[in-house]
Amino acid sequence: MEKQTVTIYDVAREAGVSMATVSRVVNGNTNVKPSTREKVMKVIEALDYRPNAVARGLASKRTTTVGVIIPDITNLFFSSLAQGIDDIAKMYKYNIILTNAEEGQEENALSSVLARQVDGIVYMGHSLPENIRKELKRSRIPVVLAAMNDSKEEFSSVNIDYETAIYEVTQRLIKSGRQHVAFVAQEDYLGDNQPSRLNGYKRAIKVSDLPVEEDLIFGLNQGKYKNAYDFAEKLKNSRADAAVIINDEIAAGILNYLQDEGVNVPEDFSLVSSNDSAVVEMVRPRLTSICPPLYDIGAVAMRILTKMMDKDDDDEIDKVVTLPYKISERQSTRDI
Amino acid sequence: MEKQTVTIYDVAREAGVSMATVSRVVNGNTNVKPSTREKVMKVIEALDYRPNAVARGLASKRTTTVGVIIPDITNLFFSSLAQGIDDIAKMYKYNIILTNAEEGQEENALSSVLARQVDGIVYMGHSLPENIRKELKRSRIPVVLAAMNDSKEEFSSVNIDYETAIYEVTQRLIKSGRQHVAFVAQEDYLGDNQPSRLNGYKRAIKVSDLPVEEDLIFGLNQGKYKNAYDFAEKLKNSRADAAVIINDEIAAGILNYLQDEGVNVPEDFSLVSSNDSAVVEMVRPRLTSICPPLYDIGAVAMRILTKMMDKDDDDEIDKVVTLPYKISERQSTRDI
DNA sequence: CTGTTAGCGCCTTCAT
DNA sequence: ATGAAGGCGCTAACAG
Repeated sequence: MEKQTVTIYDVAREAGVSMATVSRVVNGNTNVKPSTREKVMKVIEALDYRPNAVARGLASKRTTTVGVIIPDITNLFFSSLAQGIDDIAKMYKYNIILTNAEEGQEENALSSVLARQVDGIVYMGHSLPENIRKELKRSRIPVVLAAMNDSKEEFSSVNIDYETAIYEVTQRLIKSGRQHVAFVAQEDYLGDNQPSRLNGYKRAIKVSDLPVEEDLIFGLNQGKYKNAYDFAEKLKNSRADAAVIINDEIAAGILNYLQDEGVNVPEDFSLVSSNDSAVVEMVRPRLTSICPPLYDIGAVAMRILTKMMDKDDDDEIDKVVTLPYKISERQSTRDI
Repeated sequence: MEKQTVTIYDVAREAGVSMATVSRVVNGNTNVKPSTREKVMKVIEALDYRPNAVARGLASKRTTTVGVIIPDITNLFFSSLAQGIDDIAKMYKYNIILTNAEEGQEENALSSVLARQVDGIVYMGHSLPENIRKELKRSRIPVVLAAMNDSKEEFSSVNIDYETAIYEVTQRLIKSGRQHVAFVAQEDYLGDNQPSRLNGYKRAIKVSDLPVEEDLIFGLNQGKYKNAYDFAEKLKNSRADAAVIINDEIAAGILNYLQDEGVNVPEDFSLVSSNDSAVVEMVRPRLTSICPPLYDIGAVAMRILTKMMDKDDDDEIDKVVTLPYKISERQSTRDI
């Protein structure tokens, strides 16, 4: 079962140079006479030599690999981020070890990634549990959070201003005449870890001199369409006449349920979603949505990480970046 | 910037044993006296020692890492497969290096994964270009194809019987009275690499004594919703009164375009999609679809790979497995 | 510009 | 049941 056979040593021998020289040409070190460089290149070609990244990683203490933790790869929100991450990683010649970390599995995912001696980590999640925060710090490698805030500001992160975005759409819903705007999110967004969205919602309610109705704040344990469709009955039976929803699949599920039950959207009920994934265009009426630049968030996160991995001092690096967002008004709202 | 500090050597010294012994307990080797095992464990705990997977990989020639090539991580079809792969990989303690390989980037993706000395590869794609096939063989490591056929049967693969599935839905469409069933797929499925779906379509047409109309076979260069929505005008202007579509997002785009243009589905036009992702339930009318067990395909693929990586002889291993599929009749077809 | 020499952290015979 | 010793393939000073 021997796989890789030709090593740097074989190339050296065949080319009549030392392995150091081969190493130099492979790594693009300039201190090599053009003629010998060429000679070595030829041998590399002939032998079809491919450097062993594992050995290289051990010797150099750099694996040019970054770990990416993703809560759900089948969620368009996260996979869009991942695509941005991946593209930039490629651009800078980093490989990605991507692990799907389901709820509660984050720590395992993280430590197995850390064991692989990754040079940095991009962490995505609904929240940042204390144990993860600790592991992340302990690792002493660069970390950037994508599409999540770090309330303690210990880590770099890239986001849109979720609080303001939610504030804004909630406000607009109220101004359009809605009296009972509900807030629907996965449970994680209701806790202390990622308070920004909920805060934005509450602030908008308060500023309009409306009461924050706690029974109009709903937490789902999953972000899946069917789950949301089943949940929607509760929303229908509540006083709500509008909802701000944190996840497109949930929004789609709610929208379809309401309509299947004879509720007119947007006449009787307004819906605003948050991610502007393809889903918002697929349903009818199309969903009004906040539009975070998902791909860019991932891309910028990775870009920052590359900077951190290159330099030793993180000082001149933007630690916390906030990207602009838009709001697309579509047919699930009226006059907002 | 030193990160990992405590090595197996530190543990050995601290525990008063040799590093060989520490290695044994870390690797679960049975030949260790329980008392010393415990002593070592304690030190490991105390020092918070974590084995360096890179060093381990170099020394043992096994990285317990598998490379996964995915054409588009934001495509629900592939990300569902990936989830199955990832779950099983975790179960068998393998890590995954996942690389998004856009059209034409497959070879780079593959070779960077290979350089990482992965123990095996799961390859997903729309097709299997010759250069990739060559690279894959050259690597001499276990490979399994997920959700794609290998016409030359050189590699293991797990699939449903796409040809029969497409044959069946096409047949049913015809029996329901449709005279001009179109076939819509990404271009890759129109070539020689993955002929099964198109073959199933053509066979069904022929067996019904209908002519295969080449201008009713459409190839898109992308599988995205908007792309499909824009394309759909062509379909509408053709003779087609039904379509078998290879990708749910494309199907959704076509469905919405047709309806936005006043075509009644399913009265005037029938649509069948192929992947049964969440999308088919989100649109109205819901899409009739072939239901391949995507998660399972990924899971089985990974399971086979683990077997291949464990044994040296692949002989007793199922090389080509075909999983059963279903067909869900929903509202985009009538009486099929 | 090029070669020599140490390791990187761990696994793995081979002895004991 | 345990220890000693030799690499795995490559990088990184350090000489020259």
